[in-house]
Amino acid sequence: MPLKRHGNPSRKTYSEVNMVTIKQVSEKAGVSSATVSRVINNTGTVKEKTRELVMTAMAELGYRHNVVAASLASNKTHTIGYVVPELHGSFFGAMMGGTEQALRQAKKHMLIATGHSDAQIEKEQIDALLSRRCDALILHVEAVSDEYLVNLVHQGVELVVVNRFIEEIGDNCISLDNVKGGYLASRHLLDIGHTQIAYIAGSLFKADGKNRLTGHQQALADMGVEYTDNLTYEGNFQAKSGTEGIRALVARGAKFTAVACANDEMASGAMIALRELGRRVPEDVSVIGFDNVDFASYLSPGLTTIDYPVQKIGSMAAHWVLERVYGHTRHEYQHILSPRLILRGTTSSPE
Amino acid sequence: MPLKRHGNPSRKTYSEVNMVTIKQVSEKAGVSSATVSRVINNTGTVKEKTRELVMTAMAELGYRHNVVAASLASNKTHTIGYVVPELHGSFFGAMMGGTEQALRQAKKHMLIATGHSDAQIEKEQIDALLSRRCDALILHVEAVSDEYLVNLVHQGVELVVVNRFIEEIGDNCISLDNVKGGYLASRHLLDIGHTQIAYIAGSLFKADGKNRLTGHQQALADMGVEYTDNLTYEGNFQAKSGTEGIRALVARGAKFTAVACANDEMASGAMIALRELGRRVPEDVSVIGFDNVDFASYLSPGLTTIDYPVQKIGSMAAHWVLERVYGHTRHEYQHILSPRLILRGTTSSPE
DNA sequence: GCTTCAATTGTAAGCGCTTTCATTTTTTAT
DNA sequence: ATAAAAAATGAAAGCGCTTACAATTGAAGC
Repeated sequence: MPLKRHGNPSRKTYSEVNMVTIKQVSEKAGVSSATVSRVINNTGTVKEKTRELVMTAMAELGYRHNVVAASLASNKTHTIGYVVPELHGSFFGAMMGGTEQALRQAKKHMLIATGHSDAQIEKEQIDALLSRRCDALILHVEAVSDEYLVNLVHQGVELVVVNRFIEEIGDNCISLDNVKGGYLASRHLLDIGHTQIAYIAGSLFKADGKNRLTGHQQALADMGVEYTDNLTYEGNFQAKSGTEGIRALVARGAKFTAVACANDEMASGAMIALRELGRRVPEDVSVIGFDNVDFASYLSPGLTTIDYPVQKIGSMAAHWVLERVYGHTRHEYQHILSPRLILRGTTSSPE
Repeated sequence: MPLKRHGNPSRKTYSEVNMVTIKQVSEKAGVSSATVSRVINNTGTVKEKTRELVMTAMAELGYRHNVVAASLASNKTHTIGYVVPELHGSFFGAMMGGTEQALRQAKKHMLIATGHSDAQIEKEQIDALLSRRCDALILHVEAVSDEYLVNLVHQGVELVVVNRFIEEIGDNCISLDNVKGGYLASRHLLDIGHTQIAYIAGSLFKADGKNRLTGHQQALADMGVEYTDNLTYEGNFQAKSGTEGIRALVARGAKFTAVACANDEMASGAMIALRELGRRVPEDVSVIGFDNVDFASYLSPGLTTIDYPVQKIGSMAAHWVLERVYGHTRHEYQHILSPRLILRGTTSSPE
């Protein structure tokens, strides 16, 4: 006697009802279930006549492929796990958008999870995605150690790390040259005549925060301007910390005619503080951001910033996966992208 | 002879290696696989001693639960499918963030897909998510018909529609009172003395675009100001269309001292155009947006707008699912939320 | 017509887990 | 101590699909 399962007599949900199986289709079409599977997946060979028979049967029965069962049997889920620090804000969405667009065409799906820049949570999320047997992971993680990621790769986990470069698994990384970006920003300020340049850094425990600062320092060094901690404030990539940064800098008596910020949010915050203090942008103080998020151009004046080809990086991560994991050929990607300067209205030569 | 499967001798990926099964764990622990399943899922009863035995065995073997197999057997995937129009921008990410936060605590995951406001694509995505046997869907869809969604619900698909209200399945909808929001915005302008109010609408084929305009019209009517198409421009919710809107309005000779926009992006775009034309905000023209996205406060002056409790709506969608589909109790949600006015610096009384 | 080989289809063994039902063990009550 | 009830465990039948291999059919060559 067959077991009765999944019973919930009170409310029939979709999954409890209407579960037409491949078996039923095969019977209706008068073929074996293997053949039905073949037409569904377009594998093997099947005569045109048979295919039509099967298609008709599927349509008449309202068959819906059960991807879960298929995944178990084939050991492929066609699902990519994606860990991002947060979902809100303009940045991660744009990046995921780039990935999604590329994956959608290949009929892959994205299972997303947030890591909240917390090593513990990041690990749990990676674990969960692995348990769900994602074919590959795209990791935008900030707190977990390099070693941990290297280990994962050595265990055979197919993953690509974005916005972070780890030498040992460089092939699995796709990142922006943040040092160069930091350099470009400050170099621009120096080039137009500034020498007193404040710097509002991102969280320095994050690789990008650190690297952008390094770039800033290199630019100063290149131009023979001495770097001083007194002109640097460590923010946390949030707008508010930009505001606080300016206030703190001013409070400690720092003198500057320009301020470089590690991202656009903080630059916005800085601009707000500057205005509060009666300093005009860019006449009194020049401001430069980083990322070129969508709203950078909405500010007034438009924010001069460093372009982070975020969508491109997102799509490259997808291409990496498509090529490496699914064997799709001719997908192009590079491992380190270059930032570039976007001139708008918040920078000008000092008076 | 057992079949050999899943073979790819050249490169062993994670899923091909290290596949410890429940069976192996059960043997190592000297219990049946049913018992191992019980400790994993914390179901049924198992003696503390046995539990420890199993736990140890799992740890020693490095067991990882195979959620795909579990899903097939239990007919539950613990996955929620989420269709959003787009991934980029500040709006959808914030909403998904609200959902994710609530779902993460319940150990559910989100499979995301984008519909691009295209009925065909939206349907395909819904289909794909159903094939992946999501336990529930959260649909932020704009192009698909009400009827289609009603049908889905009648078929037993567990779904919640966000940002859209459909009478017949009102219980499955969580939305903002957009009419009220539109009303609030224009009413504010009227209250502070404006009577010549231009309106830059969102796409009118979308419910929210239409409803916000309706609210605007109601406010005018309430205050005895006649509505005229000449003062209305249909944009598409993108910043650029705000810019174009102002230009078009001015080009057609419309006279206005204030402009209400159907979202913050278009308001930003409008402000840019206004400045280009030498009109000061708010001295010459007041501007009000809608949504209160994160960057609204970064603009200068800060954008007066209507708050869309986006994160809250996101989390309510999650609560709906948790309660309805997973039987978690005491989850609170309401079906129609109220917008409210956020006063910042872009509106003032006409001179 | 008879081989030979390729194209097509079927058979059935899993994939790794959950869950019903039966069985065994333990506890409680008498 | 013993019966009855409760707790713990095990056996095994699926979940719906894929796929290796075998079997069949069809076409081509002689």
